[in-house]
Amino acid sequence: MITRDQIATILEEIALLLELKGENPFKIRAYRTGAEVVQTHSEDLLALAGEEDLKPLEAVKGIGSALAKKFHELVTTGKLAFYDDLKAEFPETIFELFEIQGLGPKKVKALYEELGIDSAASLKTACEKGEVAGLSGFGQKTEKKILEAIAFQEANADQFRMGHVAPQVEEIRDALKAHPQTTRVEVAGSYRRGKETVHDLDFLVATPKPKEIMDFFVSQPFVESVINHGSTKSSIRLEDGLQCDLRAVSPEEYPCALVYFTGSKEHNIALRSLALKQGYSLNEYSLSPAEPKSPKTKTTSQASNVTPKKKPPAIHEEADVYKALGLDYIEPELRENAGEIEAAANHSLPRLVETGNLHGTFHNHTTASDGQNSLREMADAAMELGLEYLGIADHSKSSFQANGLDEKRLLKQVAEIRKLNDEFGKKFRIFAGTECDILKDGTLDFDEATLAQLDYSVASVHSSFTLGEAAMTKRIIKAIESPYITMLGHLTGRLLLKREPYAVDIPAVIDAAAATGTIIELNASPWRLDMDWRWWRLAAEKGVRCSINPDAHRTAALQFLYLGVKSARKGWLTKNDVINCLPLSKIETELQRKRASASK
DNA sequence: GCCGTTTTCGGCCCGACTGTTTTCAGTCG
Repeated sequence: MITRDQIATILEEIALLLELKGENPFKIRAYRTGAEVVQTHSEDLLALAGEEDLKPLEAVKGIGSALAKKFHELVTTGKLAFYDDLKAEFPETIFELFEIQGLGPKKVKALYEELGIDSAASLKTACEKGEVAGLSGFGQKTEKKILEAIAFQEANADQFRMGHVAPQVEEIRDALKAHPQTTRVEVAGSYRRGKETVHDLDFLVATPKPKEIMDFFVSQPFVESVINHGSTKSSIRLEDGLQCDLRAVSPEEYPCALVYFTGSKEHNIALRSLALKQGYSLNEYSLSPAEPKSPKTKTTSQASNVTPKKKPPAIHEEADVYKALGLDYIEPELRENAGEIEAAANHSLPRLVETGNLHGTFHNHTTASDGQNSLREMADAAMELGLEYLGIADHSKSSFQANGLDEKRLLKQVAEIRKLNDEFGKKFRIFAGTECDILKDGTLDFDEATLAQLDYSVASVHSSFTLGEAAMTKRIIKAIESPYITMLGHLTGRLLLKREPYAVDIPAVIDAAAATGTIIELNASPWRLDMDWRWWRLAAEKGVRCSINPDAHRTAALQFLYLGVKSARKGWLTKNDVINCLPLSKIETELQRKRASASK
């Protein structure tokens, strides 16, 4: 049975191929709209498409008679002749060219028709030979930019975004857990540590029958190919190229193995040297008495510091490993050898924020701009997640591409929100806001009189990414100096594995946020996770508060909050650092704090 | 290809930026 996502992918590919053929851009847009609709429409479109009478399907906005017929063909036969014919006209690898930043349909078409370039590899070769610069419409700079974009892609080729592998992690973990011979299962490695991107997945199981688990693992339906198949260790590749390693250990070995395979490498090295100082040897299987050093190596000062061999305490859990070394339990997200071991030794580790601490969230979109669900649908979804409040922040008028709201439409939305809030009573609240564009010179897309009518506002950069660092920093700081800008959205504009962050002096922005009382967003979109976790300790030290925001453009995307929480934890944040851990009864005062103090 | 009609064809989202041009096409948000 074909899925919604598969149909959407087919429609997207049709759109790309039609662009290559120079088709009517509005026809192309219709296919893209169709892809959106099939993914997000609340009715069961696949069921409607299976019917003989397609009238109900055609009644759906964005679907006309042509698309309805194609859906019907896909659902009933699993194929689409129109798509197959179209695809047959071009090599499969042509899609790679669309992934390269700076290349759109026109340039891809020229490259394909003039030079026969049909893959990223052949494009790279042509650029290196200087052939591309000679094409009409291309030049030296374009050629250089293409090479840079290809290099960026190559550098990230084996990397995957945490948020995008999460469903696969769940599937694999569930499959392993369901096996009767596994007593414990966990995903380890950088995924468990909450890294924003990972290059593979490491699973660990405790089992008395490792061989049986290995045979089971390599024969699962999610396996695209088997890389290694041993008796305690196997590696497979998933369809999207992601490598997954599985290690099987005995239940006794499991706690030490989990520490070892969670890493980081630097954290493990520090742990092992700490163990050695205490007379233990720590490896991937056990914590054991350290063997006395041989006379040859005894001359080093470190070896002479080793205390006599002693019997380690019993280890049942991962926490016991840390306890045996005189440490508090260190959460996986903190294991980067960035001071966590010292903090664990003197009992000063932070109590990290948890998803369950969140009472609400800000920065979400609706159909008013480029979101796919209505105000009410977004509110209902937030309530289902157990949240008490939801901040709406649709795009402002300068974001034309996102159907940004002008003052009139914004105030109309505010009125709608107030009306819905009357209906919700005390149990739930929508906060009316905006994602206000920061224009090139740092001025805001709305004047303060307009912003003052909102409950809060997020300021974000969506244009002129190529300003130099000094100008960009000045621009952002100017924007957040407005008393009506409650929080700063996606600080660096990065798109993980796709677009580098723009140049900006992050410590200077953090200082300005501290000085002005501006909250900084941790944008929890799987593409962004921006501001990066590496900066949050500094921000928190300076007294800057964080808001974990999913930047949801559809109800399902509210779930991305958990990614933001993982990143916040990796940045050592506690619930006191995160404003959306405040209950509804207290959040409003917090939103008003900045403008209230400015008016004093 | 969809929509909405002044019911059967015309309109469909705008502007900045870049690099190529020598007045603008292509890409991006």
